[in-house]
Amino acid sequence: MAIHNNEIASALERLADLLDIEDANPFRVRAYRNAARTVGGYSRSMADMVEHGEDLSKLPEIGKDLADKIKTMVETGKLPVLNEAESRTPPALSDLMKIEGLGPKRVKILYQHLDIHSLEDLKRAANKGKIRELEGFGKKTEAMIKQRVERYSGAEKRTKLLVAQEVASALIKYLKRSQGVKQITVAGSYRRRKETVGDLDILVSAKKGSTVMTRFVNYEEIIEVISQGKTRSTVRLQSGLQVDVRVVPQVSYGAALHYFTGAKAHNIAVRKLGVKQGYKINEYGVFEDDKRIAGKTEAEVYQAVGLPYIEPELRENRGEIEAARKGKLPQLITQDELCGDLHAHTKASDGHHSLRQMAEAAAQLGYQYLAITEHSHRVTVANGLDKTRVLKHIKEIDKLNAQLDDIQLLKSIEVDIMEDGSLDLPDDVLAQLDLTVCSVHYKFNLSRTQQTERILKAMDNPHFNILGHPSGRLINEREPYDVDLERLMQGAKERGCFVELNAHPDRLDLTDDACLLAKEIGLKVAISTDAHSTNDLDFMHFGIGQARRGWLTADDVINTRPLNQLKRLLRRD
DNA sequence: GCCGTTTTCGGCCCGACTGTTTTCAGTCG
Repeated sequence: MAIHNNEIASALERLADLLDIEDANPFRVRAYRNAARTVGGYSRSMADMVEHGEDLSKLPEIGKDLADKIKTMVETGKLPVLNEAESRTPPALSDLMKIEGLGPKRVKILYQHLDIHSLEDLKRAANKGKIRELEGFGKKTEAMIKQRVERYSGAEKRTKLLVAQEVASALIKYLKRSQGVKQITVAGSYRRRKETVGDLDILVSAKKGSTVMTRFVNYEEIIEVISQGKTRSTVRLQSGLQVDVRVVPQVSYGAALHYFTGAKAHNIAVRKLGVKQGYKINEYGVFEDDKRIAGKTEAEVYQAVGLPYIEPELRENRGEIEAARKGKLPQLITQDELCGDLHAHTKASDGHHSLRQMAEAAAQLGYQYLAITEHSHRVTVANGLDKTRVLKHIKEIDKLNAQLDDIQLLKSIEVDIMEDGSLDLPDDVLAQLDLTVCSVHYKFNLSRTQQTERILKAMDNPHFNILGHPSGRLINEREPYDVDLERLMQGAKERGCFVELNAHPDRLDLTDDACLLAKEIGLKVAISTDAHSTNDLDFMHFGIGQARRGWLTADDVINTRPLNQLKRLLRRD
């Protein structure tokens, strides 16, 4: 089994932790962390790149040394420097650093003076009151450690964007009632439209920061106030979500928004550009000596370092700064460029509304078309349609279309891809449809090769148009099936097929990296909601956010085309 | 360990908050 990018990234991260505890050169430690971030967030697999003989040292933050180390990991599965570090320093010390408030210095002291090797040791020492006796520690620190080690559950859980949105909008409504508030924005990965968020970063401009903070820390859903200051406070909510609120003066709002939107690596890169030009950039503005020369808007900050405005979804330091410098930023797709939605269910299978209700809801959104894609027979739990019912459904759609003015329903089906690569309906039925969405719902556990061959074979069917939710994952709930996505995308491109970006907030399948990969390959994408009710049609904005993170433009997306153009694109001959 | 439109050596982003301290180190984002 080929090693995954995230395994390489976590090995580098672990190595950085151990070296940090050993008091190694902090810049070397940072170099490992930077490299881990590059590898973890890269759109193509290191294993594939090594196999193709590509030069890894061309990647940002990866030099000759790290390129060799990554190559070794791909080829042997081992990172010798990590093994050496683990023989000098107990590996579990890296786990201790996952406890909030424990960094390398404290972990080292705990290890050297109390012989603490593990989370268990730490818990015991805290309970016995040993930690407060250490120099630099005290009662409060001990209590903090005790509380957090109890609550620590291992895997850090990120919150899905839909849930974050619900929490954020309630909190914003509450904060807006604070006196003197001028602007509020949810920044951080939420603003970058990342599919999950680790915490919420809320930026506020107000006459008096302390008034806002007092109100904030009294929010009823708070279970712990982690820190409280005049300009910044951090709390944890009952839901487990951590929320940071920061207050800045209006004149700094743009600089602060830029700073708190991140991503961190993007900010660092922008700051470095500033330093080169003799500026200091922080959350209060861009400074030349002690004079503020920019910062009221984000555009001003970028302008100061000679760049055009960069959209939040692009700020991940994966080439956007270079692209901006060359004037090659993509014109990111916007929701109003869409002409329709290509994946929706009705009561006929497992949806909640009728054909007419779905059509009217889609017309309300200004769409020209909506594809009706019931499940096929194989998906019995979703009341999938067999041949007879599909033919009947087609007639009903024709009848309704004759009555509709503003919108057309497209005759379609979400047909199952069977284990042998055939489709779950006969060709003569598929031939009568406007398009097909073809999906895998069973047999997730095939080998990578088998799964890839299965789907490629399905694409050989001339009626195959769009590969639905291509990885099958459910965020935080179900891992994707193992498949060679790059090969699938190449195969789709060669055959005149497309891939779906399923906009459902539990799926968001393609990932942002996969969107980048599709774009690189030149494969066009359908952004579809997979709506099971009229309300679900509004999930489209999640898909748009993900597409924008994947650098997609209107041209890269097929459902930006008016109906006649779409039909031409879907023809495979 | 990475990086370079002043550099292949000598830099490496910057500020807020906490707790334990009497002026600051550690941690975090």
